[in-house]
Amino acid sequence: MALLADFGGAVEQVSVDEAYMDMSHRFADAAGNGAAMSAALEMGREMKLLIRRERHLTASIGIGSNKLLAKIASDHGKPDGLFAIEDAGRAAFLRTLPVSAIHGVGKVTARILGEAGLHTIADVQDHAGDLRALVGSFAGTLKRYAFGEDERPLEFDGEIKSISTEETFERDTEDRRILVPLLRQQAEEVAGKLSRERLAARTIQIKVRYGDFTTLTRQTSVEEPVESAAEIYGLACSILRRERLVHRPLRLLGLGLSGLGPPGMQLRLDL
DNA sequence: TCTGGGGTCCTAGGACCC
DNA sequence: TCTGGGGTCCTAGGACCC
Repeated sequence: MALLADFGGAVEQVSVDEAYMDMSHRFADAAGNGAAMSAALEMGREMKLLIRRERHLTASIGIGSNKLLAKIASDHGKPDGLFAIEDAGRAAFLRTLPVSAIHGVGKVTARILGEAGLHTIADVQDHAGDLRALVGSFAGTLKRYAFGEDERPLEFDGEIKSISTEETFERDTEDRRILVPLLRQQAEEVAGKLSRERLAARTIQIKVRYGDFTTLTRQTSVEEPVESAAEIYGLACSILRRERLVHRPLRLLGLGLSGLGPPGMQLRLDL
């Protein structure tokens, strides 16, 4: 990320090792789409060289006129790739790809589309029927994505919506001498992140998974946002007791916080 | 692949209010 | 009251992403 910053574009960091960069200002004066593309490819080569020289790592770079196309281009070149999708030919280029190449189409959606006879992006482009019956509110977006249209802006340091931690045991256990210390530790962990982010939480969630992979979540919301590990631990314990979740050995125990907001907003009535 | 961990977003039902 | 309609909040589960 530090190396990318030197290229002078806006950077949206997606994960530890992935980012979108808006470099459109760099190529605004390039005459025509073809010139802009070759300039962008040249910059991509520079980025890869720099990353290899400074970090001894390969990287895949995808170039396109929006996030969807850049991502597909990047996937297309993996590993160690550099690939650009020309804007003029985007809809035609996408036709050959499977529906699963589209961001947001995972295993389940791909299966649903496949059962309706839609296997490639071309199938989605050409489909005359209503996609809402298949994919609900994703229909409009899916149709636009299939033609390479994507208006999503880059997003920068968005606010945190939830904080959680979980742990899978090597052996399923209902031993309180294992579960209690772990839950305390997890409460410390999420409380630590909460305080580093200067937040408090109104909702505490417990997650358990049993040996048969059955996974349950139970949450509780409180009026006064909590901040401390002790408060979080106490609420987590009351959920576990209330719901009798530890009636058989656990494969996993997790603790999460949501309903995040500014801390220390308790009304002081002790005038 | 007998299945890790940290997130976001969506859906659906129910409680509750006006 | 054998009940309309719209809205908000809470809860649980699941799809998806990296």
